[in-house]
Amino acid sequence: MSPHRTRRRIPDATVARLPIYLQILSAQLDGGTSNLSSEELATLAGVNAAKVRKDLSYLGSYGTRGVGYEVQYLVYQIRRELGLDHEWNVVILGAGNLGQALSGYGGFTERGYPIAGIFDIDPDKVDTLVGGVRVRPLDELAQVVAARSVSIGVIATPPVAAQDAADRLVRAGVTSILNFAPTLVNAPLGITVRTVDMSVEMQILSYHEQRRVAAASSLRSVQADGSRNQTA
Amino acid sequence: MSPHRTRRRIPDATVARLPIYLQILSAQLDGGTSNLSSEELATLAGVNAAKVRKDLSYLGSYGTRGVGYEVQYLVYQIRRELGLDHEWNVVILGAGNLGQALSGYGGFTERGYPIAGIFDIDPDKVDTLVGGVRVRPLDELAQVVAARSVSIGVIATPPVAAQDAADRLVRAGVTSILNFAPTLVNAPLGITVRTVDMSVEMQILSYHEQRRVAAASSLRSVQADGSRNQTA
DNA sequence: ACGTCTTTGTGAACGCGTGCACAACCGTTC
DNA sequence: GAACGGTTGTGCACGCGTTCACAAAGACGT
Ligand SMILES: NC(=O)c1ccc[n+]([C@@H]2O[C@H](COP(=O)([O-])OP(=O)(O)OC[C@H]3O[C@@H](n4cnc5c(N)ncnc54)[C@H](O)[C@@H]3O)[C@@H](O)[C@H]2O)c1
Ligand SMILES: NC(=O)c1ccc[n+]([C@@H]2O[C@H](COP(=O)([O-])OP(=O)(O)OC[C@H]3O[C@@H](n4cnc5c(N)ncnc54)[C@H](O)[C@@H]3O)[C@@H](O)[C@H]2O)c1
Repeated sequence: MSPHRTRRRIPDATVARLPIYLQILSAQLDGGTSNLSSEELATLAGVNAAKVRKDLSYLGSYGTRGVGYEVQYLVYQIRRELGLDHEWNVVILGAGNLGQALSGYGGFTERGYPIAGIFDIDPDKVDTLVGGVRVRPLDELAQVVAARSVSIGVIATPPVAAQDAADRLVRAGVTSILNFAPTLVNAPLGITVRTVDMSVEMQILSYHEQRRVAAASSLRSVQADGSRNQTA
Repeated sequence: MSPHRTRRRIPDATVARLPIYLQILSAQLDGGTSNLSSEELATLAGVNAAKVRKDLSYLGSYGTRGVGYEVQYLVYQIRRELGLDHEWNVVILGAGNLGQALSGYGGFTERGYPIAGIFDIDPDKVDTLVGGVRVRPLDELAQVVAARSVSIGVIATPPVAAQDAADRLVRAGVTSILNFAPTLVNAPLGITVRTVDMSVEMQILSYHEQRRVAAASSLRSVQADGSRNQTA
């Protein structure tokens, strides 16, 4: 019926690791490595080899038994699966400390997420230049989103304005939101929201730190949780 | 034997949610709410009520049946559990875009993580002021860490320098590291490392975005994964 | 052509996290 | 003081993610 066969669902945990594999594989490719075993990739990614194989198996059978995986082909497959076969334009709301850092950061464009625009509600900020880009007023948001087919929006406003920012993004037509404000933002059904709260990360660290002191006598080490952190 | 009874281990998933509860409860306290049920807290945090109760039960039985939880007392208990009953000095390595944004961000000091110093390897950056703080040379790192009992270090250097930065932090005596460079950093046993890679977040978003387009006909919504993100 | 060596792909067991459901319990009212 | 509405704390079942372990399969040498 559909031109593409409906792809099977990839577990969230795997999706979260694919970018890490991709980054390692890209680096290996640049370094001239053309082939890699699950064992080697696992070591580089700091995970279990069986996990690597299972993760990659969700993409299909792209390895060769006795040999390993062809790096270039794997990179292509992961990129395709993550939707990186084309660029995703991004808008940023809030041109403060963080918004400016994000805007001036080359890593996003490099990885296929060019900044289509940065917006601020403050008239004093509007029309100033940050990282070579002009800060735009909010009333240009819908227009930019439509003109450049933006589907990802980043919230870098103060916490109190985060919900307002999210509402504006949704109204403008954005369907995925990356929220850096330490607040829960609500969005209608069908909109994906991810919140990255740096203070939460700090608090998780200090929990372990505090625990380490409390249990100074027991030598048992704290184990790492799922999302790419180690205590080793 | 020990003055404090050894506290039972709290699941990682719960530890990751405690800061969120704390933030909500603090806001409620400021707003004059003195009591809150698990149902209300669950709604505010966007999670299941049973999960809230189970999470809080790891701290002890601090609720009252038929009534709910006393906000002030709960705030105190969560803060204690997260090690927030005293301040944690933090050092930042790398005074670039991100390092400066972090340094100028009041939210960390507010939450009990004052910036004890920001360091850079570039002589041109050293001695400049960012957010009112002087950028220090790396050879002052060990001294600052010792003098101000710093146990948390933040890596905001380019990816290639991240491992070097981690090594310096460890040598200086830091035992917890928050790494913003998109690279795996290795640390000796006993050191906790958390990596926050913003590009990974973007890629997770675009995966869902790409998937949404592919499966335009099926109305099934993508479900959220564990770490505080919604698709609702 | 065949055997050996290496590595994949996956079935199966296990463990952790989530959510339901309910008994235990508190406060309040009559 | 007894009955009642409300909320906690938790036993239990379920599902997802991780890891082990091994058969299947390609590559290579003889
Ligand atoms: N700066 C950091 O390093 C850092 C670290 C962690 C988290 N955060 C979070 O990121 C967010 C931004 O932090 P910051 O330091 O850049 O704050 P900031 O105050 O420097 O900048 C916020 C900007 O958002 C603009 N703004 C306010 N309301 C807006 C709206 N409705 N729409 C669009 N723009 C609006 C303001 O004019 C301001 O320019 C905050 O929620 C903060 O908690 C920042
Ligand atoms: N800027 C962002 O918004 C952003 C977003 C996501 C991720 N990141 C990541 O954060 C890191 C920093 O990004 P940035 O944009 O601030 O980079 P940047 O190039 O602006 O700053 C890096 C700073 O680190 C310093 N440095 C280099 N080697 C060092 C060392 N060994 N010890 C101490 N300092 C050293 C450099 O002199 C420079 O000042 C990078 O790894 C980047 O990938 C940044």
